[in-house]
Amino acid sequence: MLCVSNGKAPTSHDVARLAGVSQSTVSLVFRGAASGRVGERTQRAVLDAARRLGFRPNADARRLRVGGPRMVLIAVPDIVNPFFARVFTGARAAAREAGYQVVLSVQRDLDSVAADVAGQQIDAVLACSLQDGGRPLEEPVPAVVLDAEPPQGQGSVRFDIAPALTELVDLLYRLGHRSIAHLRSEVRTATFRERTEAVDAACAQRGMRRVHAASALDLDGAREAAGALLSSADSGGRPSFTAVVCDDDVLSVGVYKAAQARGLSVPHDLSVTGIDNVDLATAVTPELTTVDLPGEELGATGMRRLIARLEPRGGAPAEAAPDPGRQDGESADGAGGADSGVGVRLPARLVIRGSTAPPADPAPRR
Amino acid sequence: MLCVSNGKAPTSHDVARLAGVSQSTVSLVFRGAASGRVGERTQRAVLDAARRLGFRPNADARRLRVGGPRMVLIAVPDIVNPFFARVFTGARAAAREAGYQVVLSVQRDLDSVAADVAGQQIDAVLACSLQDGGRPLEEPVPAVVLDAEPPQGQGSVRFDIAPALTELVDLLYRLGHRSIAHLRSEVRTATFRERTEAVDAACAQRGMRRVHAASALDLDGAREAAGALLSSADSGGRPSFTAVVCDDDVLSVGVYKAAQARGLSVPHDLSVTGIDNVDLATAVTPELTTVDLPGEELGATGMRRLIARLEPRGGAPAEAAPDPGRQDGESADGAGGADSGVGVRLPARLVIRGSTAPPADPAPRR
DNA sequence: GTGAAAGCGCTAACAT
DNA sequence: ATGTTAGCGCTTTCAC
Repeated sequence: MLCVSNGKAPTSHDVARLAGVSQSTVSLVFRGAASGRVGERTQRAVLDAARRLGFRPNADARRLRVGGPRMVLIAVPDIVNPFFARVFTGARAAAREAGYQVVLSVQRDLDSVAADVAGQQIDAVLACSLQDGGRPLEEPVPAVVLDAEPPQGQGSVRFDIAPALTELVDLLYRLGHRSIAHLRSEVRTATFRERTEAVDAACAQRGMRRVHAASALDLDGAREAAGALLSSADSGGRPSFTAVVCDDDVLSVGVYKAAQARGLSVPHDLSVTGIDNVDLATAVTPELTTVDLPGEELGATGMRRLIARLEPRGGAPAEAAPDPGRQDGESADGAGGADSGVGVRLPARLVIRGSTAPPADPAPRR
Repeated sequence: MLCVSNGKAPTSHDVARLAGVSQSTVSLVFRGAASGRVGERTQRAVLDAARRLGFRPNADARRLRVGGPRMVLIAVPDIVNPFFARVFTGARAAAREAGYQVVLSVQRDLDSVAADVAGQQIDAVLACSLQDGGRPLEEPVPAVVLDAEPPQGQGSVRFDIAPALTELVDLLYRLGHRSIAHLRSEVRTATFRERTEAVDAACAQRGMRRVHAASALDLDGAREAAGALLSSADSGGRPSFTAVVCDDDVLSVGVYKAAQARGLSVPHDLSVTGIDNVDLATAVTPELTTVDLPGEELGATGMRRLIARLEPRGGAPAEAAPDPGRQDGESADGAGGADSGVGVRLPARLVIRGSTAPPADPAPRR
C-alpha cells in the first residue's frame, strides 16, 4: 500500500485527489449510495485509490454528522465470573433488540466507570453489583443499577432472594436440621447483607442455632474458611452443625472440599446449599441444592427499564418549544426523572438437588 | 432540569447563551483548563447553565478534533465461557497498559465483527477462536487471530498443545492403559483438529487402541455423548477402554456424570482427562488431570503483538514525505506488513491430578 | 479573563 | 453523473 507516512491518516480528500474526483464522490462510494449515481469506472477508481492509501472512513466524523446509534454502557465488576457474564449477555441482547449499541466496562469502582462514560458517546449506564456507598454518577446520564442499592432516584433491579432463602432454611428444618452454619461472602454489598438477614430471620423464627463465617468468593478462600468452620468442633470431633448454607455456589464447593478432606460425606454427614445455580452446581457430586439467580433476566430487565426511560413515550412528541431561553426553576429534585416503581425485584427460585438430606444419627459413621 | 425538548441535545453553544458567555469559554471550563484563565463567577455560571440544560459534551466531536486514544476491538465467540472471558481479560489488561481503549465484540461470524469495526473508530482487531474458513476482514485493519488458523499474513497466537497431549497419552500408557476413548468437540476449529491429530499420533505410536465420539461443548451434550460412548460395551458390560481423553474440561465432567450413572468409579474403573484447567477441574472429585491453557496469557500476548505492529518503531520517524502524489507501485504483497514470526505458539502444560490412575483389574468390581 | 474564527473529516442538500 | 457548499460540536490559536 502506498504509505503516505506524513503521520496523519488519509482522508477522503486524499482519496479524491488520487482518484481524480471530488471528495463528495468518494463519500458517495463509501456510503454505498453510489449505485446509479456514480459511474462504474469512477467507483473502481475511488476504491482503488482508497486501497492504495489504506483509507478508512473516520467513524467519529461520520457520527458527528449523522448521529450514530445510541450507546449504553454496561458496567460489571468481573467478566470472568459467569454470573456477571450472564447478566451482560442478557443486557446486551435486550439492548440490541432495541437498536442500541453496547459497550462493556469491567470496573470495580464507579469513578473508573465515569471515566469510560466520558470517553465515549454514552447515552445511558447499566451498572451491575457495584460496591455500596458510591455516589450515583455526577453526570446527568440516565442509569439503572442491578443487584445493588439504588443510589438515589436511579432505578434498580434486584433479586427477591429472601423468600427462596426462607424456603431453603425451612427445607433444612423439615429434614431435621436444628443447627446450621452460614458461610457468608466477605463482599459487603446489599445483596449479601440481605442474604444474611434472610437466613438469620428464618433460623430465629424456627429456633434453629446458627454460626457464621465469611470468605472470599473463590475456591481457595472458601476451602480455607470452610475448613476452619468444620474444625470448630464441639461434640466428639464433629462440627456442631449439620448443614452449611452458603452465599454462593463457589463457597459450597469449598465446603465440599473441606468436608471431604475431613472424611465427612455430603449430604450424609453434612448438608450443603449454594446460591446462583452456575454450572458448578450440577458438576459436583452430589449435585448442589441452590437458589437460582437468573442473571440473563436481570440484565435484560434492567436494560429494558433503562431504554424505556430513554424513550419517554410511544411516538415522538411533536411539540417543540423553540425558545431555548425559557426558565424552569426547579432543578433540585428528581434529576433523573423518577418513573413509577423505582426498584423492581425479580424472583429467585429454590432448586432442590442431592446435597441436602436428613442429618446423620449421632452415632459416628466411618 | 430545564428540558429544551426541541429534539436535539444541548450543545456548548446553548450553554454559552444561557450563561451569557461565549462558546469557547464553555469549552475551557469543561476541559478543566479553566483554572487561572476563567473567573470564578463565570465558571460557576457555566456549570450551572450546563446542569440546567442537561448538557454533556459530545464525545464524537471532541475526538474528531483532538484524536481520541486508539481503540482495539476484541472479538470472542462467547463471553460466558470462562476461557474466552480470561482471554478477554488478559488482552484488555495488555491494551490498557499500552494506553489503548478496548471494545468487546461477542460475535461468532466474522461479518458481524466487521460491522462492529465499521461502526466504531477501531484501529485494530484481535479475534479469538473464530470459525475456520472466514476471509481475513476485507478492511485494511491490522488484526491478529488467537487460537485459530492465521487467515492470511495476519499473525496469530496459538497454543502448542501437541506436546502436552503426547505427554498425557504417555502418562496413560505408563499407568497401564492400552485402549482409550477420545471425546472430541463437535466444533470444527483448528485447535480441535490439532488435538485429535495429537491424540491419534500419540496412540498410534504406542500401539494403543482408540475410539472416538464427538459432543457439543456443554454439560448436557457431554453427558449424553459420554453415555453413548460408555454403552458401546464389549467385554462383559464394561466399555472396551479404560480411559477417556476429552477435548475440554466440560466434556470430562459429562464423562464423570455418565460414569457415575453406570456405577463406574473415576479413576478406579475409568481414568478421565480434560483440557483447559478451568475452575470446574478442581471442583469435581476426583480433581481432574488436564492440560492447562493459559487464556490470559494468550490474550495478552496477542494484544502485545498487535500493538507492536501498530507502533512501527521505537520513536516517531521524523521523516515526512509531504508529496502525497507519489506512487509506490507494489501493493500486491504483504498488505499488512508481515513481521517476523507470524504464528507464535504458547506452551500448554499437563497438570496431573486424581482423575488418572492405573486401570482396574479385569475382575469386575462393585 | 474572554471572545472571534478557523478548522477536524464527513454527509447531504443543492448546483451543474 | 459529478462537483460545490454549508455545516455537525468541539478545540485551539490569536486578538482584545
